[in-house]
Amino acid sequence: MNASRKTVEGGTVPRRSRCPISGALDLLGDKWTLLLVRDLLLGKGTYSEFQQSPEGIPTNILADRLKRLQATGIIDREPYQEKPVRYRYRLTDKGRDLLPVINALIDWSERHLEGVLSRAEVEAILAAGSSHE
Amino acid sequence: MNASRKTVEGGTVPRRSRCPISGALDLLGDKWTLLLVRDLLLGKGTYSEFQQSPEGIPTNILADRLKRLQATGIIDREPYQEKPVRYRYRLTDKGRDLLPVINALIDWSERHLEGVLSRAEVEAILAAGSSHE
DNA sequence: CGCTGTCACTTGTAAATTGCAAGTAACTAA
DNA sequence: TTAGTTACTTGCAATTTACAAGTGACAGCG
Repeated sequence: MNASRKTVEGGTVPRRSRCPISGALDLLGDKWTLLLVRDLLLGKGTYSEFQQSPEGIPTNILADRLKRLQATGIIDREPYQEKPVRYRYRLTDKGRDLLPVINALIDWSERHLEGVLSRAEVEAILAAGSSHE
Repeated sequence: MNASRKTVEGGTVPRRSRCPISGALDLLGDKWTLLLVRDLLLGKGTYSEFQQSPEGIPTNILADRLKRLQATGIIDREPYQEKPVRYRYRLTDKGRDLLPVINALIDWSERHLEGVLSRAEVEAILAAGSSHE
């Protein structure tokens, strides 16, 4: 990991084209980012809560994605405790507006993939994961 | 590159969990797959047509994604010419049902990203299908 | 016939990213 | 004092990506 660009200002990720789909995928197009958005939509917010989700995100990927999501304005964070300072991450309006994308993915999966859980079951599992179990 | 061994039968990609979002991302969660779905929705179908899209997909990635999309039943192909046999790829019902996902991504991008083209402009560029911007 | 060009790929390789394990800093509770 | 928790960082092997080049089958031209 190199030292450049650790600050969280410039939400400037290189865009492959001016196509809106391409632009969205430049920010969201990997297997973990939208899973974090899911967790946030379902009420998770801390680093360890994200870690406890059933997919088991590696911690370095988690740290990287949280930085990228902040850099692109999809999430922000607030300290929920001092000494030591700990942050709670939360969706911005921009992030919350991804709900229709998430819903479209759920609809598609329920129609076309076998063995996926219903919305209610997912919420139950994630809720169980976020209270300490 | 190792032995890919990807015949087009068993659409069994390893799933990280039974969550529908996770399941969808196991199939679609990268920066190229949904771009191919976009191209197919807009009428493209051959290998070289996909190559000409403005994002410039590497050819080995393109070949790999076409195989994976077939393996998971999102696209199929039919020969459009013999001698030499050439295939046209097309969306299955499963693939066509990704339209709401694509539309949700476009809506989000138009609302939250700067400098993205309108749907009409995208269609024009993809139809022309020539230069890399 | 030989030459050029196109289409649909495959192969080689360097660079980047991922996944896994382990380590660290700053506390809190026992 | 020791153990545990939280939120990370670091190191490194393995996988994936990007880029360039090459291949096989043909079609068209002179």
